[in-house]
Amino acid sequence: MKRDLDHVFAALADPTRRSILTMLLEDDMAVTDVAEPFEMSLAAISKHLGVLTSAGLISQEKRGRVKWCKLEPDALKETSVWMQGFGQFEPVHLDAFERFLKNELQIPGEID
Amino acid sequence: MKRDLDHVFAALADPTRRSILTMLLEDDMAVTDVAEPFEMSLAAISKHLGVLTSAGLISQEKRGRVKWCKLEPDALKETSVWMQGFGQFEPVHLDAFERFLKNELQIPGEID
DNA sequence: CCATTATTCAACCAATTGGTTGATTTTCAA
DNA sequence: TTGAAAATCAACCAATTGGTTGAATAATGG
Repeated sequence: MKRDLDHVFAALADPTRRSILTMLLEDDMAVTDVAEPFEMSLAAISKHLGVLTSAGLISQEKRGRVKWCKLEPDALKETSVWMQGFGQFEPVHLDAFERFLKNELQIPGEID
Repeated sequence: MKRDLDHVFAALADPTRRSILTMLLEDDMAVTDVAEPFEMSLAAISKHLGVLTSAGLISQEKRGRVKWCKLEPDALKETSVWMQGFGQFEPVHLDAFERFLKNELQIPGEID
């Protein structure tokens, strides 16, 4: 369904949300810890996590009073299929991804 | 530069714009012809094409009084690299893409 | 029990988005 | 040369977005 692509792409269009995904690539995190490197309020991060969740890019599970955020990489699969159709891109390895992260995304806090 | 990803993803988040990209996969088109299957005004489509252009996803070249729109698939490459880092997706063939198009994107007009 | 921590909710705000209509500009063709 | 076609511009509008603050809820630990 088209809606999914709408939501996934819209979720990915924000640099804060992409940074969050990058952080979650390392490990699952609690909401407060996700928020820590950013300069905005906890409520703002909570909203961002809501957007990522409803796009299916992450899942959130509450254990005790802590809500854990977990990356759901499968949500990107359909999206990836869509995009690859336009370029017949050669498959990319994690190497290329990590180079990309180094160059183009800096660790949160400083958003440019 | 992070800005590029912002713009590319934001451009892709709209179903009208994704339909336009799909149409341009077939062949280059004039603005009027791009607009024809949609129910919205020409001016609206012109704006969408502007968004796609400034995201680098298409280019526009004016010949005479006709402005031709051309897909620029390389703009998706960087984006594809970013996404693949999250899933180590196996490479996808055009087959899969065409199946996907059949199932998930209908030809413009009916955006439902 | 009570203060504290984790998170969300609610109301609000400014900026952006996706659309409209009507006027303009540029180019073609009869 | 003049009228129609191709496309954009400009002003406007409603809805959405990304942020804020302050209050509310829920679970923890001393």
